[in-house]
Amino acid sequence: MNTKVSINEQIRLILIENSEVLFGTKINENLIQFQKTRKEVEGDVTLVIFPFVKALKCSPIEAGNKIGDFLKEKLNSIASFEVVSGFLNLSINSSYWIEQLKSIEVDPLFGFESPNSKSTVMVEYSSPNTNKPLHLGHLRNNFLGYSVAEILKANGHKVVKTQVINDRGIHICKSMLAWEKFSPLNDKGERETPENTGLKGDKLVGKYYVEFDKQFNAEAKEIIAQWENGDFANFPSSIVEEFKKLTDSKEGKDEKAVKGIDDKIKDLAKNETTLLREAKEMLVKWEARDPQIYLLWTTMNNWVYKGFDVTYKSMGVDFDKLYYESDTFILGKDIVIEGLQKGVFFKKEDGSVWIDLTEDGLDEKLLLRSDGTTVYMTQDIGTAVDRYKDYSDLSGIIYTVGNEQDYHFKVLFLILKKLGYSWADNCFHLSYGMVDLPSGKMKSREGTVVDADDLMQEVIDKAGALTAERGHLEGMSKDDVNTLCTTIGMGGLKYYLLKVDPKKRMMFNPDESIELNGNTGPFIQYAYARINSLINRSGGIQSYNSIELKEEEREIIKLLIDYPSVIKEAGKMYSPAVIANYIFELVKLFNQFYQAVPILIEENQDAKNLRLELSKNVSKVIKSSMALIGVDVPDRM
RNA sequence: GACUUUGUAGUUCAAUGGAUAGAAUAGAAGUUUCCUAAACUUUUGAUGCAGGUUCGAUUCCUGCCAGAGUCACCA
Repeated sequence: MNTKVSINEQIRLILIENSEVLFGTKINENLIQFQKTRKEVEGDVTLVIFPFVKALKCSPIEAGNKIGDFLKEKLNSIASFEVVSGFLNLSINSSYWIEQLKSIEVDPLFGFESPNSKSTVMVEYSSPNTNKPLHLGHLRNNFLGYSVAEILKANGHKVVKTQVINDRGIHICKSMLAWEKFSPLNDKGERETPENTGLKGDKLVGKYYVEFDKQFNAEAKEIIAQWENGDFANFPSSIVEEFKKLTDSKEGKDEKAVKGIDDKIKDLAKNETTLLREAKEMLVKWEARDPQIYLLWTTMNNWVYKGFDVTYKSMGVDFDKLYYESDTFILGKDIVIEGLQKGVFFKKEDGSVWIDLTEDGLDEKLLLRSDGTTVYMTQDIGTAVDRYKDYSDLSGIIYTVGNEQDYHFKVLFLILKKLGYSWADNCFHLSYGMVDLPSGKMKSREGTVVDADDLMQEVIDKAGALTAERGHLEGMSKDDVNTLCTTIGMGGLKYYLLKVDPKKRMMFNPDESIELNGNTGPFIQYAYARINSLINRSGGIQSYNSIELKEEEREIIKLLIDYPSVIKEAGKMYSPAVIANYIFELVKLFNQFYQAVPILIEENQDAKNLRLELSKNVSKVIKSSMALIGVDVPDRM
């Protein structure tokens, strides 16, 4: 028997080879559809009969019986079959399944394509701003990106993990300005630094970004108050007119509309603040490489990077290559200017550069401001081109970025295409949904942002408390306890965030983040630890003769041999959730088996060894698949 | 308002167009003389509404209702 070719594949080949005998005509391969055999019915493999009914010109039952008889004749691993409505359920011999188990046992990379056998793919994830600490949303992003990279590797791709660091732009200038203006001086005359405050660098810079926002809003409020009092000195007449127009339009509108207009007035006032003007001036100076500004910028960014490094380490993610927007924006600008000459872009009267995408059903999009500075889009164009320069063999870039930027990427890829880059078609936006809290959306203004460092520490502490409660920490060294709690806590958190379809918006309930029961990371880790203990106690697995399999054993083997196709599916869908759901199903099935079937005390040595080997391979697949979602498994817990 | 997207048990999630829509959790009732009870068993409970395509629709199409996102010289 050929164990390399699955039973489904064998059936498929027989049906195709014999289609003229069986159906009187060549059949389309797509008609051959398998599906999972339902628990209630007898059988291991199910072939859908409906598609063949037309060709055979008989009832689904008759068709099923005809195909079943034919297959049984050809394949001796088919023990029997049964036709239920339009489904042909085939029962396969135990020996076939045991052969399958043995082939898993001897394959150290079971389920994986051979490494680097496929094209090179770049996966971008994380890509934070350098003015705010990482939060819960970044956790989903990082875990997702890392996991997709691992899944693609398992599919044989060479993967370059990357991120682009948004280290420039008006937002950076905001925190720089706020630090210069508002940081208190200590007795040595120094402003606040990570060293003299003990604050993590990203947290310190984040503090000043918030401070900017606060002062900025206060100033805008003052301006509005002035306007409302009829004080329009020092303001250009166009602004004054706009304000009056907006104020008048509030008349007779409902509450919601008035709020919208008030927001517009606020934006108007914000543009008139000294703070924003200063920030803008700073950006212009920065782009002109003003040495003083550059030094400040370097210093503060380094604080942030140090802070981020700590967070990435806790997350267990890493990168092969970093891109900095401060490096790529110039290239982006050059490309835009080149595109302007080629007529891809156009210039408005005030000197700003745009692209007209109205023919493609999109809007006009800004690429260079009237003061000549670049925007987000310009930088992204530069970064993409830079990447293809660095990696000429790249077959695609996957951008792991939230779905709020769906439009941005649609525009970006279209612009790249219009600029004549053929690889633009291979860029893919891995768009994921936002993470909601039970209280609703995370809002920094309302202080409902869940900080990444805090959350990770929290789940680790909680894992420690729960493990200690069960008395499972006895006799362990302090280091081992720390490692175990981190494994469990982070495993719970990662699994929680990755088990949901990435595309969907999800709910994060902090109280449930480290549940131990049900569809959770620790539930799976526990099963792994239990198998590990079982194997250790067994004293080794001997070879065994083929026996008649129990239902539980057969089901597990069937699920185990699905693993390679699960990895393929996860790769195709860019979805760690496919992996997570598979592991959970496998573990649930194993737990049922473990509960119902004796192993170490089994007297029949063939049965005992088979069960041990089965368990061992379940643990092998658990470890391998958990690694694909970035989760470690403990030997004991 | 336009465009995009999502609506499945009380709650959080599943379901390449396929059989009686699966789990988890919460609720109810059980299992420890045997390998880790962080386990297992039993049980209650759902496809937003109205049409259409199909042998067959949670899935595809249309309309409506509800939520979310985007529509910046922010990133």
